[in-house]
Amino acid sequence: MGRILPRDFYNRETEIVAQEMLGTIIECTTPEGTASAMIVETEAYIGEHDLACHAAAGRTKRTALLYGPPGFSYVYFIYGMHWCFNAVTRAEGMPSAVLVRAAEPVSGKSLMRERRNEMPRDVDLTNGPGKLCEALGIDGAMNGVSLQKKPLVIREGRAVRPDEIETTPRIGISRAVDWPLRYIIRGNPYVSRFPRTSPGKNKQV
DNA sequence: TCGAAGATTGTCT
DNA sequence: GACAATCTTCGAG
Repeated sequence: MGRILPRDFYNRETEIVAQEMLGTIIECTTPEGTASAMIVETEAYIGEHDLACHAAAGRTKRTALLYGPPGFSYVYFIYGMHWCFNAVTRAEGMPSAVLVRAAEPVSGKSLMRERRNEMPRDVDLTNGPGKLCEALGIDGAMNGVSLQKKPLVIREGRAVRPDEIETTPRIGISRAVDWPLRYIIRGNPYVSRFPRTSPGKNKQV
């Protein structure tokens, strides 16, 4: 098993952290057991000037974590039914985070499948931020916990070469839609959505 | 206290 | 592709 990523890993430019989190292993332990997956898709949310970032609304009860120290989780509930997992980055006072959007199951696959309503295909277990959290068992109880110890840790995984990383605009947001802050492992079948290839349209399919 | 919007997903056409 | 399900958060009244 790879070593746990140190606190300093997260205390850097959010775009760098987002790219280097590709290929790392997120591992979540609950009373039901442990499940882990290799991260293949991330997005950077980089502060109050980033209108798609929750911190654009300023410091509130909800966003207080983003202003805290790096290396902690930021888990929020969206659309009344899904959890999204982020890793808080940068030094204190810089409200930014990396959203983990998709991963490739590594261990605890049967547990993930059970949580995910017996989805037959592996790719449907973790190819989206809400699915990923459901499969790994991440919920509000994991909000604000350290990523250096159980129940939630991120470990070194496989090395990802720079030419394997593809950069695209972020998904599912309505502001700052053109900012190229989404990073995926090129060609990995577990990413949530593939970049559009046909020119002309500005919408993801 | 109320209303609107949201870093999504699954199902139907 | 389009849309409903569902509820927390936040700002306005």
